[in-house]
Amino acid sequence: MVESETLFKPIKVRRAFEEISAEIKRQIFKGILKPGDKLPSEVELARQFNVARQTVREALRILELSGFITIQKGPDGGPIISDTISSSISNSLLDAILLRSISLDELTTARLEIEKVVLNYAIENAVDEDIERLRDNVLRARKKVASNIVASTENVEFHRLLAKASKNLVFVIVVESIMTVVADFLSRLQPDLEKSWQVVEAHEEILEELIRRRKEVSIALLEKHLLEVKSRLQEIYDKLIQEQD
Amino acid sequence: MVESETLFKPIKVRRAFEEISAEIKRQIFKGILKPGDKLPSEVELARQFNVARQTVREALRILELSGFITIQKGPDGGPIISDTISSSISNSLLDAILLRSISLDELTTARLEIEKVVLNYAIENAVDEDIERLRDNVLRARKKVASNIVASTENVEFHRLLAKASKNLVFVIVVESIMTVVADFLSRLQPDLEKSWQVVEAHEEILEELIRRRKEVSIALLEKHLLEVKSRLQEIYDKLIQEQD
DNA sequence: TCACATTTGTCCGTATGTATC
DNA sequence: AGATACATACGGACAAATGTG
Repeated sequence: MVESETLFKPIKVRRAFEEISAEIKRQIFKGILKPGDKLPSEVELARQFNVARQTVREALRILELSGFITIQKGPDGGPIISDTISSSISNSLLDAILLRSISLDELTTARLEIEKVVLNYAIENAVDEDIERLRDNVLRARKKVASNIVASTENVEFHRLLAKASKNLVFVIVVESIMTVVADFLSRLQPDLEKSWQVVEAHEEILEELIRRRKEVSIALLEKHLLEVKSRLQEIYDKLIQEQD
Repeated sequence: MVESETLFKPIKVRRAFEEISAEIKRQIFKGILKPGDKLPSEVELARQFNVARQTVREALRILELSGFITIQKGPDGGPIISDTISSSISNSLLDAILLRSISLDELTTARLEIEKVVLNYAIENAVDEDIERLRDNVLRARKKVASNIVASTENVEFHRLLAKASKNLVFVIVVESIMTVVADFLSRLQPDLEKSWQVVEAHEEILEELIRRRKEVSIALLEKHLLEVKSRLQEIYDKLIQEQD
């Protein structure tokens, strides 16, 4: 009789490569393996885990796709710990949208609601450094647009900075993931200087009210801004769908 | 993935298994492969793509982790198209939360705020089936507690069902990930029948007001309930920390 | 109940490509 | 430019799981 805490055994026996990727993930969670650290080569890992190289490879494939490691070829290469995990979430989110299991409306609605909450916390918790970064962001954006360059990067960054100012990492992760998908959509759009200008102005207004710690006004401005972005994204989406058919 | 016309070729040459998984994904996006469809076996795929079986396996590993396929062994088994993409996103999000060593306070705060939003949408969008499921959930929970069994599973499930009733898959994904971490914390707790009873009663009250579509009252009840859970989790957490030292 | 066929899971050995020194 | 160390890919083999007759 094998000891088990539960009544039933797991239906699916875990495969060797699952155990291995789980074990390496554990080491990363524990902090024993940190970003930048090098993992042993495939052959060495196979020796240590006492499995074949292919088994290790499949484990590494999982970790790579999950964003835990990147892989470099050549001497002194091999698997390297790297936390680009949020971009892997965004890729899945994008897949889900292309599959139409998530509608663009669901995504933008969730974004609107979550960012409203986030702004609320940002107004309460933002420290001088956060405000400085936000100020710097809108300044750079304004400069760009003044030189007839669309400020896409800066305008996306604004929302990431807002999330950071909330001092809640869960919000940061969620906003980060959603914003990457939004940015992907926006990048498929013709650069529109006038729109970019409107966005910068909206951001400036929101920031202004955030600094004055006026929650209601600030959130109302954010809501108005995001609803505009939402309808604009919907246009792009409709075009994309038409192209596909 | 939609092709984008860029100036430069990608630095990294795509590996064979990436091409294969991308090709299969394309077929799924196009709708040629639909959920429930069976893919050829590994050997057959290897023959068709003219690659080794190991290469096919790594491609399948990617598709499996991304939630595009599930794999069954035995005769008439093999890779099957299945749209479990949202649960794979939850898992990634869960990884991200675990990775960043997020404080319990951040987690429970985010949970509180997001669930408030979710409940708001649930009240607006819940259909009879959702309400039926929620009713069934609290009934089962009540029965369990009445027989002196703590209803942990049911009590976690309640919040998942709420998220589903919001009719927004993004909310479902976020709540799912957060609840997994919360459930893990709760599982380390001594079974407390009285507390479990209080939780069931709180859920019943919330559901009652949801059915009456009374937003303010319902959300206020939810907030009160989640704040209690929050302080309870904090107690456990503090104890755990003390034990470790 | 048992044997069988099918398919995944795992292993070993080898060859090739590639980046670094 | 050549040697080195690593990932990538190939081919063949057996074990383990699973549904069927």
